[in-house]
Amino acid sequence: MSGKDSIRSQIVEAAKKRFSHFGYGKTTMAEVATDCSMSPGNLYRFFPGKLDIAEAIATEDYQRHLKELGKIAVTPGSPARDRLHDLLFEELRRTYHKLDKEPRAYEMATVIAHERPEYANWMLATERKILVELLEDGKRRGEFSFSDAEVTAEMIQAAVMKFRYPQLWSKLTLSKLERELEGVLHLIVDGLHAPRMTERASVA
Amino acid sequence: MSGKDSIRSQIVEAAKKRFSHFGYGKTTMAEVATDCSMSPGNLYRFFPGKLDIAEAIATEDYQRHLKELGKIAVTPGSPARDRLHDLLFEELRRTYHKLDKEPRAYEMATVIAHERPEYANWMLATERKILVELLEDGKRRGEFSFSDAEVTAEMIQAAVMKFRYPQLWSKLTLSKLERELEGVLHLIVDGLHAPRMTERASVA
DNA sequence: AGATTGAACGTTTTATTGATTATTCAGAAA
DNA sequence: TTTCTGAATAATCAATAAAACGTTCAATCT
Repeated sequence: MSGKDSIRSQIVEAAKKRFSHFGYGKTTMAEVATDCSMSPGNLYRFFPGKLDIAEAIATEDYQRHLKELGKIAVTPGSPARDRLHDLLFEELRRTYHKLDKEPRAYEMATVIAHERPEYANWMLATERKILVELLEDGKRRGEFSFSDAEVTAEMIQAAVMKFRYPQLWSKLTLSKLERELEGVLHLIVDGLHAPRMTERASVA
Repeated sequence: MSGKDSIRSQIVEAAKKRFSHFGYGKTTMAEVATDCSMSPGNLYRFFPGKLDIAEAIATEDYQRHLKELGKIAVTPGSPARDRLHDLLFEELRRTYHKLDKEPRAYEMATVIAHERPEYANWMLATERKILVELLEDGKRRGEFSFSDAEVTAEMIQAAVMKFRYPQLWSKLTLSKLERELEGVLHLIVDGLHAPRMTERASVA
């Protein structure tokens, strides 16, 4: 089956070049097929449709991102708070730069989000697993306190929604976004509540 | 000048009916003028353009909302936390119902947001003033602790962005959104940190 | 004078048409 | 048999022309 897989990735490579060069809409299945020295009809033995090729490209890229997030989440010796910080910043910066540097990425993100609403949910759920691990480790270390890690992770994701697709929501610069994320993170971790024990102790 | 003002509001009323009935795009200036028994050209003595009539309608509605928020923010005897809760829920519910019950409201919101990006910023800034008051009162009462109320208000607004135009971001039901907002509020107020003095004391 | 009109102007929307495109599938090639 | 092709199809897109629209302003009315 390695033959099939290699053809599949040949198609993905050809489509990636076309999509990032001319855009998703301006690329035809016939062109991708020609690049792979095959007929358009044959593409459908490897992908159900054009959109699925785009999804495969996005997913390939996303796997790299996930690996990075996973690495950050388990950095040994680092406080859970710092790891949460780095995780959220990695998320923000990756998306920002992706959309900033690759003008065609925006179109692809829009098309997939529009035609495959579940895809975004799948990404959220996947990242939530990493977040849950991180939260539970933080709890074990006595840094965090909450009752349900899954629910807490959902709430953190809701609170940082603005930083997930930064360019879709606002026209803020990266540094302004980073300042805001820093502030939201601070809120999330420390809360608005009156001073806590540790601080009180250090003041006294 | 009361004559001019009453004509102005006559125009707003006529446009409101048309916009909510047929939509902003399908309503012509000529129609609004006819409803007011005047010529199209005459509308421009009262409004710079069509979009400004839409803005006037939106602002009129928004003033009522602001008044409600202001009332909630200063409810006497109520803990600041509860008032913050009610404030954010009022915000969510108003927008949700507005877009849910008035199919044409979505179009108007979209058009204004697109052609007048500053308008959304103005609303945010206006509401932030109320939020700052509430936060500072909470600090005075010893409920909240933070260094800069303005910045903290900005951060809260960033964290609840998802609930500001609920239907634009997701297809969640109102009750699911409410549950999420409840969770985010809890995060914001209490944080992820280890148990605080008061809780520790009550446990001991 | 100031207030109002409505025809005129340039732009935007709509309708229509023709061309392109994604996808399918009967059959050819391997 | 399994793999692949490419013409056929139905859906989408692009181009165009016509109609409608927002806005302006010289002329008219009060």
